[in-house]
Amino acid sequence: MIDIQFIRDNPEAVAEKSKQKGYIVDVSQLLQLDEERRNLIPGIEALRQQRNENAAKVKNAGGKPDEALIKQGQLLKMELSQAEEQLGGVEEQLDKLLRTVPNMPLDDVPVGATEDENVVAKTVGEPKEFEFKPKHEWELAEPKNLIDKERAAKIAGSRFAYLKGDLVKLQFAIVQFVLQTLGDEKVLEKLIQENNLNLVAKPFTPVLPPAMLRTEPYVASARLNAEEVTYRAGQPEDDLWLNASAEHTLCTMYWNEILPEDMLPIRYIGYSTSFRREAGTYGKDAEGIFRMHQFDKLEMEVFSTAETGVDEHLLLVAIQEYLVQQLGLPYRVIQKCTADIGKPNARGIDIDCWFPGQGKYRETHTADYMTDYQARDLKVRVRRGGGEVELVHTNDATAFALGRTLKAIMENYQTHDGHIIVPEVLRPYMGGQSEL
RNA sequence: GGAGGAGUGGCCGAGUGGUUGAAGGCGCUGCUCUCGAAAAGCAGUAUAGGGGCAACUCUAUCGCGAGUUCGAAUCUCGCCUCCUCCGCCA
Repeated sequence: MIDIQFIRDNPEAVAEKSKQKGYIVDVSQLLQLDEERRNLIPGIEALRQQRNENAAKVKNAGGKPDEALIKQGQLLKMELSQAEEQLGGVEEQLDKLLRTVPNMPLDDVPVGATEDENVVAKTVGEPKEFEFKPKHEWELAEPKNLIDKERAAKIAGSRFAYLKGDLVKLQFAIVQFVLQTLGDEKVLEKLIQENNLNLVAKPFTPVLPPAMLRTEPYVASARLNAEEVTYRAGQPEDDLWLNASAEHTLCTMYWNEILPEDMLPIRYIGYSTSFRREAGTYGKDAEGIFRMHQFDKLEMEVFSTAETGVDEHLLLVAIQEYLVQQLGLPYRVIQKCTADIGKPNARGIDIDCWFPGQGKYRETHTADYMTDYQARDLKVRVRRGGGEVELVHTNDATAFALGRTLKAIMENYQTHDGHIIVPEVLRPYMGGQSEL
């Protein structure tokens, strides 16, 4: 949620920047409701004060009840409940409207109306020239019996798969490699220095989070999207959703808490199976394992102070690039435009890896910087040294979405006779195995 | 799933209808004392919202929500969480 004070101070900018992100916000109605609310509050508080004083008088009147005072109290109670009902209505409308306001994009976010206006910030590595027609991952998997979508469809429907054999070992090798890398202060220090960031090299703590969460924290995280993305878990009365990313159970971890400043930055590397409805994507990426209802993902999440929020974001992008480079995958870095960064984001970066089967760069990573937008509703705060309480800044970023990463490795490392070379850095985690 | 018990400030803990936003203790901060420290003493020490240039002031919050009452931490109902016992279970 955005700061109402910011809207009061910058009504035009809020309308304009919301529009840039594709959100039409009725700022004047919002401010009018805000004013109504603030006009109603003093009256209610005065009534409450009278009620409290009246009750005190009844008590001090001694043993026998004073009928006049009790009558007065009953009257005040009625007046108060009417006024509170009115305020409640206004606050409900205001809250609803306030939630339609997206986070404001940072100044360097390109303005654009669709994802076509995203900007390629840089391209790293050259797509490998194959002396044969490179295959898709499903073609490579078939003879080796690494992916079984047909039986998965029989059991769970479309967009599910059984991953098997060496592919599974490869996935867990990636997991080990990432945990090792993000736990290594030397790697972080190097990336911090190379990018001139003003940060400490505190390593990431691995986390296995719950894969489900309740409605209330999910809504507060600004990530619940019941129409297109989020699966309900169990029956409605269970009030549980399947997380669509470990980010959703990580960013909500400190819901309603005030953290001591020395805890920050908190850097987590979470591993979780993620579930997505993929509504409205019928037929899109129907083949292979690129777009699934269920996939495993390593996700970075950082809680920081406001001052270091941007640098933490830049560090996460640097880590993403480092990880992709270590796997030897050609990629490009996309600076997402205002239309594509998402409602709670102030800035968003995608990394697209090269997929030889399609001959295209496709999205494998994303990095989101939410400033205090997400923390405001989640009420995740930090008590600074001087005692002031402030909202934290939140950042999340993909380390590896395993399905897409496996696909990228398979396609980029394929040989003419249909084998797959294991990237050098992963071999130690596969008992030295060099080929699938 | 069944039966019972409990949830109070950073922590422990008192409090079953009336200056209790909350005793007492611990912790923390400042001051006094000291060459310094400890000890001791004094003072302060929640969050959110409204008003005020400010000092300050008002309102709300005792797991969450609703209700009863002139008045609720305290009574009633629903929910959540934790603990104990039984059952089931990786």
